[in-house]
Amino acid sequence: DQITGSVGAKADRQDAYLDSEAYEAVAFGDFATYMRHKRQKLKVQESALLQEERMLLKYQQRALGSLAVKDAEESSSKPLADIAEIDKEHPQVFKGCCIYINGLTQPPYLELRRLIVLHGGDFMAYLDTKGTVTHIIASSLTPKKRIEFKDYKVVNESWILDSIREGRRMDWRRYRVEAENGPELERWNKMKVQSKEAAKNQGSQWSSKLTRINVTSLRAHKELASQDGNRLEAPVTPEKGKADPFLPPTALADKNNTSPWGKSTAQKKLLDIWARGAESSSKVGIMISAAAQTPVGTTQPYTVIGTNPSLPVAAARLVVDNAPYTSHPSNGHAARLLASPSWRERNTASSGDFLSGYFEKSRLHHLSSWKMQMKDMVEDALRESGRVMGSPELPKGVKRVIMHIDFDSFFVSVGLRDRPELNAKPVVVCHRQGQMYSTDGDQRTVPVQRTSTSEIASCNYVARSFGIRNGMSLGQAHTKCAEVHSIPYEFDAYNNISIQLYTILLAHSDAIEAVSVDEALIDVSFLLEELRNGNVRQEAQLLEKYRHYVSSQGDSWTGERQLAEALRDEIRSKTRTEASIGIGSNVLLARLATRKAKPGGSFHLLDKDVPTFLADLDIDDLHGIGWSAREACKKEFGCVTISELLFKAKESDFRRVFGREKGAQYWNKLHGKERDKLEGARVRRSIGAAVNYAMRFQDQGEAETFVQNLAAEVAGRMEKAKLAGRKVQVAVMVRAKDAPVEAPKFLGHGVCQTYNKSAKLSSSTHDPAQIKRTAWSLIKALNADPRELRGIGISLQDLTSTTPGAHLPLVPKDGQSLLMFGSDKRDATWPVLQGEKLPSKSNTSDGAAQAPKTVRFDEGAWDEAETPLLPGPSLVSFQRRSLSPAPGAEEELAQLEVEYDRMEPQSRAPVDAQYMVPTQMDQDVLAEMPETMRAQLKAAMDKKAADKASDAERRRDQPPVRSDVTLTASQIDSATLDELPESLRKEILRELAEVSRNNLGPRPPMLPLRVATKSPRKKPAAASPNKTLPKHKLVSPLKKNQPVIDQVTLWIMNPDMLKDTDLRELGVDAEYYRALPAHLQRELIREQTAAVQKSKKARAKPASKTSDMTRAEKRAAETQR
DNA sequence: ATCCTCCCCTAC
DNA sequence: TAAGGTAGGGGAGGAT
Ligand SMILES: Nc1ccn([C@H]2C[C@H](O)[C@@H](COP(=O)(O)OP(=O)(O)OP(=O)(O)O)O2)c(=O)n1
Ligand SMILES: [Mg+2]
Repeated sequence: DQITGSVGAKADRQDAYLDSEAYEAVAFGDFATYMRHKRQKLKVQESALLQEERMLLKYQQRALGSLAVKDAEESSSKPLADIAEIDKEHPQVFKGCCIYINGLTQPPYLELRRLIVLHGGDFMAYLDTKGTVTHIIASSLTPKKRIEFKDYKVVNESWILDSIREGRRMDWRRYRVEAENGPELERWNKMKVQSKEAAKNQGSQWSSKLTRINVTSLRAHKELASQDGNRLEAPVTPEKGKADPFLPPTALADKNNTSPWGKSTAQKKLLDIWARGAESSSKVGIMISAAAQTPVGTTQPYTVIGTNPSLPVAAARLVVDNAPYTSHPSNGHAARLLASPSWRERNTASSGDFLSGYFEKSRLHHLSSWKMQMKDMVEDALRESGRVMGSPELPKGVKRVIMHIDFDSFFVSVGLRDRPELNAKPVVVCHRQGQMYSTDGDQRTVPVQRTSTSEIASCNYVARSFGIRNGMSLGQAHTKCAEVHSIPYEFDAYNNISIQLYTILLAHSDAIEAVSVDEALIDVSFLLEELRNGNVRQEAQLLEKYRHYVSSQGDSWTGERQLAEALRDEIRSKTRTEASIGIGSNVLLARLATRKAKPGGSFHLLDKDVPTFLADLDIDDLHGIGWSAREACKKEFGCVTISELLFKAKESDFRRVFGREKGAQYWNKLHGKERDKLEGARVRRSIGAAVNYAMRFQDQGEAETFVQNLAAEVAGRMEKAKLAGRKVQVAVMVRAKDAPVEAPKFLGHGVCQTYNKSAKLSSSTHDPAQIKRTAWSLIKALNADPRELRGIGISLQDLTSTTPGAHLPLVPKDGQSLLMFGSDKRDATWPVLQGEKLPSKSNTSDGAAQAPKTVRFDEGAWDEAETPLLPGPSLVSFQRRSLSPAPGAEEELAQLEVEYDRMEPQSRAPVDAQYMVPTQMDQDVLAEMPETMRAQLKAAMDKKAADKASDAERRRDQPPVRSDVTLTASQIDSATLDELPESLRKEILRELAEVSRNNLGPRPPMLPLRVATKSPRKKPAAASPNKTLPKHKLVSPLKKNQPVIDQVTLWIMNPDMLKDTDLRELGVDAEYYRALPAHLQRELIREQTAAVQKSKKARAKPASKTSDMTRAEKRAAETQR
């Protein structure tokens, strides 16, 4: 019973480890379900690796029985101990079982899977045909499934739970799931199936015993209904009784809809019940989570960045989380290697020259930089030859023809050019090569590949026939085909071939859009027109040999096919690599055609064939629609194929689910409609670098060094691109509390929380030191344990070109070109249906009903639409620049003061509402709070969350924005700041520092506002330095979405950040200051702000940090890849 | 209604 | 052993 209890609790906890989601789950009902799916995705992705880890342990156990460990630094007994530990903790009752889970179960899928693997079983994510699977877990079976599973041992979840509890594998027949006799839902009470006879008889008893219901059975019910032709039978009335197992009526599969409920009503009810289940689960989950969080083996004090950098840290020796049911086992292989200090220092991000080696070998890094490179190449080539970027407008009568060119299994094809002997074999490209074998305990050779977590970048079509896919781990591929060949990367070759491809395409297209290293889009509308009209260009030569070819249907090839095949020939002869070409009237159709063309062909998807072609496709076959959208469709519409979606959903449904614009875009895509023009010139908006791999820092110093190196990397890239940036953003991945210390993927990041923080500098920079200081201060502010960091990225935005003469911002804030003034950029790139009204300002405010910016596509002619022009500086920024000193600023301040003073002190910082008031400042304080305090807040939040109206209430409880005056560094627009009189400006900055320092107090979000009645005008530089307490306070209304940056901290981190005016106000001579070394600059800053600090300290009450859980944790978005 | 910021999602 | 990077589109929700 205890075990069962633990299992249930743990299962719930999995849904709750992102605490904000536990809250959201209550407040937003089915949103919780959505989030659960989202997280499921990441876990599913990790699951294969988890199994590999298990396998790896097995192999090593055997291998170590006869072989000595080579690395002297490793303890040879440790691995065995680890394994023994696992086995002791978790009796291997499922050894030899290969288990597949069908449908919804209780405990849920994830938990069952974990239990199976933990107890020695093999878990199958799919039901293969080779008979590998020995058992299927299901709570109930649809008639269809019953037939499909007739040759398997189908048992209910109790078989797992009981076997674990008893420490032996139970006889499966006692847990058999009889078809249509429904699930034995025994986990609510601990009653067992009394006997086979009883189970059999229940089939005829169900109608009189329909006395209870639960989420699981309802869910199964719903799925069944939706499978069976969009009908939903009436579920039984929920009741609390627990006498008999719930048995779904056999009538479920029946033909007539006798439901008293309409479909949507029924589904809503189901969702309600489901959400209620989620609510109670969440609560339990949080409690369990809090109790189980102590990482086993982490005996060292918690070292936090920003507090005590000098604390010694023991080698990470976490192998298994001992707490029952709280964690996947760590990757023992990685853990052992990491236990060696020298190994860690050589092979992880702690290594001094890690970055260069890493990026050199990272395929994804290359992929990204090649993409940029090809876009640059296209842009340069077109400019040099005087051509315009983007698709041209077409005169009436000329039809748009887009071609999509894509190398077949690119990396493999390149690698096979000089390995013809492998042509007909399953081949993959990945770092792990296959020639190495290790010997197991019985002296048999075991391919190392089998347990490799090395990712497959590309696999050929032979490999694909086994189910191998790009992005899989080699170990996973190996289970699908043991004969798979692995060949190494040839990064230079990929780049060279790509350049050749683009060279060819540039010469034979009206317009070209670089998609990736192996993929491009070309517009050939005019080219084909000219060829047809005999206006020969050089292409004619290529085409000549195809003119008389005949297609397999016996028709002459169309001009499109001729050109495509000509291009393919040209590409093949220049690159010795096979590319396929898809042709269509827009980008989407061209891409779809490519899929059909592959491998080694071309295909023209004609408009008239589109509906048929699309009907059977899965929605995520459409470019731009991925896992998340597919899951949403599953949940919202109960189907994922295009024809079904078109039948079950309306455009308004899509807009409701995906948002106004995306919904419309997706809806168009379902009809095969998309942009039919290639992109014009575009300007880069961000530049950065990130590492989310092999990050295993021992202490803060290593982390800081890494950030320094990464900043230098970013600065180097900016230098190359001749760019400077004003906004620095960091993205930090921190191991999730319940994730294993070592992820299933070797040195991978595992399940993480990601944090994004950004800061705006006073001016653009590409200085590595300044980038580093800013980034590091942002990272430090997270107060994360450096040992838990799993990834760091730095990127810069608000870019300007550093090319002489180009001093204006590259990208205006709104992305709108000055040259486009007067035109509506929203419509510029989209064909507009003739006669259809454009979205107008008088549209209803109803989001779902409102016309999206994406206009609907329809048959017929398009209106001529404008191609967007090059973005330039926005009108807005010009206006802002021309303003000096901002008129009305002082009045505004005065008004603020009045409003603030009118407020009662309590309402300035309502203590009761502390947990609910979402302020930026509070978020950051939260991050700094000790875990215990956070847990208390969490509990408080949960209580509040139970209130249905909590969302609205949260806003009501919050003081009006105007009164909630908080200073943050980033909320004051620096351009505006620049326009103010200097003394005022100084005071703003001083106030910023003050607030940030004092923001631990109960009142700190508020500041007394006292605006000088006689605000100083702009003063000459000789103005006497003001070293006394500021007399004037200037604040701006809180911008809630902006993080609080401690201005003084930022200054101290970035001494170059201070402008001359800042220095003057601090009473420091600018020239003198600039000449100082950084540490003296910092000292000076501290000194000059000390007086202020001191006098205000009395006000600070560190004990009562206020915070807002919801927003803080929302930001800490849990992600996974 | 539109803009702005902080994210999530997607693709290779 | 392995090398899970990166840029852009757009939604949510507050500010203007
Ligand atoms: N998860 C992935 C996907 C792709 N790539 C790299 C290797 C691929 O060869 C190249 C091109 O990607 P494609 O999606 O075009 O896939 P392929 O070219 O390998 O196969 P095909 O285009 O025939 O489907 O990008 C990668 O490293 N990792
Ligand atoms: Mg390809």
